[in-house]
Amino acid sequence: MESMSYTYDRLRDEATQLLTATGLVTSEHITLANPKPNIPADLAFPVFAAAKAAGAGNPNEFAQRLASDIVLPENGLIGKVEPAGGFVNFAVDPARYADSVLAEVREKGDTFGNDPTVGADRNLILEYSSPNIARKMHVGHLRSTVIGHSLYLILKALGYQVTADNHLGDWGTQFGTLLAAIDQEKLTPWNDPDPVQSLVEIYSRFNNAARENPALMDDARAWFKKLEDGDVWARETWQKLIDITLVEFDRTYARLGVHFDTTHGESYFEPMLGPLIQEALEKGVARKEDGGAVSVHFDDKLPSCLLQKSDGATLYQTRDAATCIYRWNTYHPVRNIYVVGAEQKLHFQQVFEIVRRMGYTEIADASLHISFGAVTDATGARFSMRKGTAIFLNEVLDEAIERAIGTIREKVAEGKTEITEEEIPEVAEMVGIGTVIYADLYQGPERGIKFDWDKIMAWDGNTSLYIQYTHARCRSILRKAALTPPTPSFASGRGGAEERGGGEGSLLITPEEQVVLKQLARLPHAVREAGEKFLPATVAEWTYNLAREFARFYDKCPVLTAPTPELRDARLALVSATAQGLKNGLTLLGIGAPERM
RNA sequence: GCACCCGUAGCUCAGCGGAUAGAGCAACCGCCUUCUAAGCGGUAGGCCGAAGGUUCGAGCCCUUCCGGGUGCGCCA
Repeated sequence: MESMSYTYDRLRDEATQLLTATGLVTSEHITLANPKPNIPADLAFPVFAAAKAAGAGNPNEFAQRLASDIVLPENGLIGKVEPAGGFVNFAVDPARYADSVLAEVREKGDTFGNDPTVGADRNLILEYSSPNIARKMHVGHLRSTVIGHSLYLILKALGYQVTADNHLGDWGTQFGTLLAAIDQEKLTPWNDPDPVQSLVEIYSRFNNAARENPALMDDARAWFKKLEDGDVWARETWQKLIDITLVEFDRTYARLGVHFDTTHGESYFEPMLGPLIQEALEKGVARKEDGGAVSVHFDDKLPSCLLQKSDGATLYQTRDAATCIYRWNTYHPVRNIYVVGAEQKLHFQQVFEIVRRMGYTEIADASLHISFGAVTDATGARFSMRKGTAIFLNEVLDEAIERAIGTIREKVAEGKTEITEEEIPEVAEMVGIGTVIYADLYQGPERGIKFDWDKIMAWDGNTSLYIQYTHARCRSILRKAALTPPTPSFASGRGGAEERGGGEGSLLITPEEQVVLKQLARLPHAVREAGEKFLPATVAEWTYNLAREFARFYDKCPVLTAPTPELRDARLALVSATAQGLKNGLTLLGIGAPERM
C-alpha cells in the first residue's frame, strides 16, 4: 500500500527534493528539524553532517551554497529558502499552504489525521485495563484503561486490525481465598445490595485473619487447587463471583466509553497450562525441582521464576506465557502489547523470554510491555484496598461530573453559555470524564502520578476542559454564521475564492491565522508518532497546542464581524477546520467534544 | 546486593544529538458596550541532580556517583 501523503508530508518531501536536486547532498544525510519558535521558518535542515560528507570545510558556507543553489518550483508549498548559520531554513508559501491544509481537513473530516497505510490491516493485540474479579476498580486501574483505550483508537486510526483484550484477573489463589471464606462462613455475597463491596470486604477480612493464623492461607491454596481441578461447587461459586463483578465493571467502562473486542480472562487459558508446562519441560526450558515445583532459570541476566508450584497449581507467569502463545497461534499479530503497570516489568521480561526459549521467537519479538508509574496519594504512599485508603474509580467519575455540573450552572447563571437545561447532564459527563482521562494522558506514562483531587479536576490551562471549551467556541461561531446568509465564496467551498485569483488561504496571512493552520497540518504527524511510540500524550499535546493557538486567534481576529465578507468566509473556514481538528484529537484520546458548554 | 524507571522554573510536566531550554499551575500587573473572560496579554521565576567523557555541537549519548520510586519463584 502506498503511504498516505498529507500537506505536511508533502512539505517535508518538497524540502528533501529541493535539497537533493542541488546535487550537493544525498537523502541519507537529510534529517529535517523543527525550527525554534523565534526563527521565521517552518522546517530546518542542519547541514553539519552533510557538509562533512561533502568534504565542505565550513558548514555556514555550505548552507549558503545549498540555499543559493535551490530553485523553488512555481506552485510548491515552500515559499522561501534561507541559510542561517549552519542551517537551511524553509518557510511555507502562506497562501498555498493554507489552501492545501483547509482543503484536506474539509475533505477528510472525521478521518483527518488518520493514516491507514501505516498499519495496513495487520493484526495487533492490545491488552489493557485487566482488573481483578471480585475487586472494585480504583484509581490505580484508570491508567491502564485510559492509556490502553487511547492507544486502541490511535492504532485503529493508523490502519491496524486491533484486538482489544481485557485480560480479567479471574484466576489464581485469590479465588481460593474467597472460596475458603465463603465456605467457612456459609456466605452469600451475591444476594447483598452491593455484591462487589461484599467480596472486597470478605477478601480483606480473610487476609487480615490469615496474618494472625497462617494456616488459613493453606486452606485458600487448597481451594484454588480444587477450583483448578474442576470441583463443581468451586466452579459454580467462582462463576457467580465473575458475573456479579462484570455487571459493575461494564457500567464503569460504559461511562468511560471504553471498548473491548475480547475479554478472555486468565481462566480461559487454563486448559492450555498443563500442556504448556509439559512442552517447557520437554524443550528443556523448565525443570522439575526436588519439591515438585517447575522452575525456569535464565542464566545470570534474569532472576529465575516458577511455572508450577509444588502443589501442582499454576502461577501468573504460566498463564501469561500461555496467553502469549495463544495470541500468536490465533492472530499472528505484528505487535502484542500489554498496557500494565511498571511493577510488572520483570514479570513480562520473564514471560517473553520463556516464550522465546520455547521457540516462539516471532511472538517474543512482537511482544511489548507498555508500562506506567503507580498512582499514589499526595504523600507518595500507594493506595491500599486493605487499609481502606483506595479511591474507587466510580467515586472519581461521580465527583468529576458533579463539579462539571456545578461549573456549567455557574456559567448559565452568568449568561455565558447557550447550553440548555436538557443538555447539561450529557455535557457534564463529557467534561467531567474528559477531565479525568486527560489528567492521565497529557503526560508520559513512566512517571508515577500523585493523585490529587484538585489537580485531576483542574480546569485551567492544559486540561481537557480548555480544549473542549475552545471547541465549543468554534461551534458557537459556526452556528451563528449559519444564521446569516453565506456569501457565494463560502457556499461553494474553495471554488469561489479561487476564481478571484487565490484561495481563501491567501487571506489568512496574520501570524495568528498562520500559526493555527500550521498546527492543524501536523495532526497526521502527531498521530503517527503516537503510534510509533505508543504514546497518547503526543496527540494530547498536539490538541492542546491547537486549542491554545486558536484561543489567540479568537482574541485577535474577529470572524463574524471581519472587515470584508471574503475574510469572514476565509476565517470561518479556519474555525471550521479547527473545530474538526480539536474534535479529532479529543476523539483519539477517548474524550468527547461538546457543541456547547 | 542486583535490575529497571524517574531527577529540567516554587509545583505538575514538554523538550527527534542542533540555533536564545519551553508550557500549565501558583504569584504579581493589565484586558469584557464586540463571535462564550472556562479566555487573552504581560512581569517574575533555570549551574536541566553532580562529576567526568564522546561530538563541530549534549537537557538528550557513554561512565561513575548522589537522591526518589519499583521489582527480584511457590501472590497477581
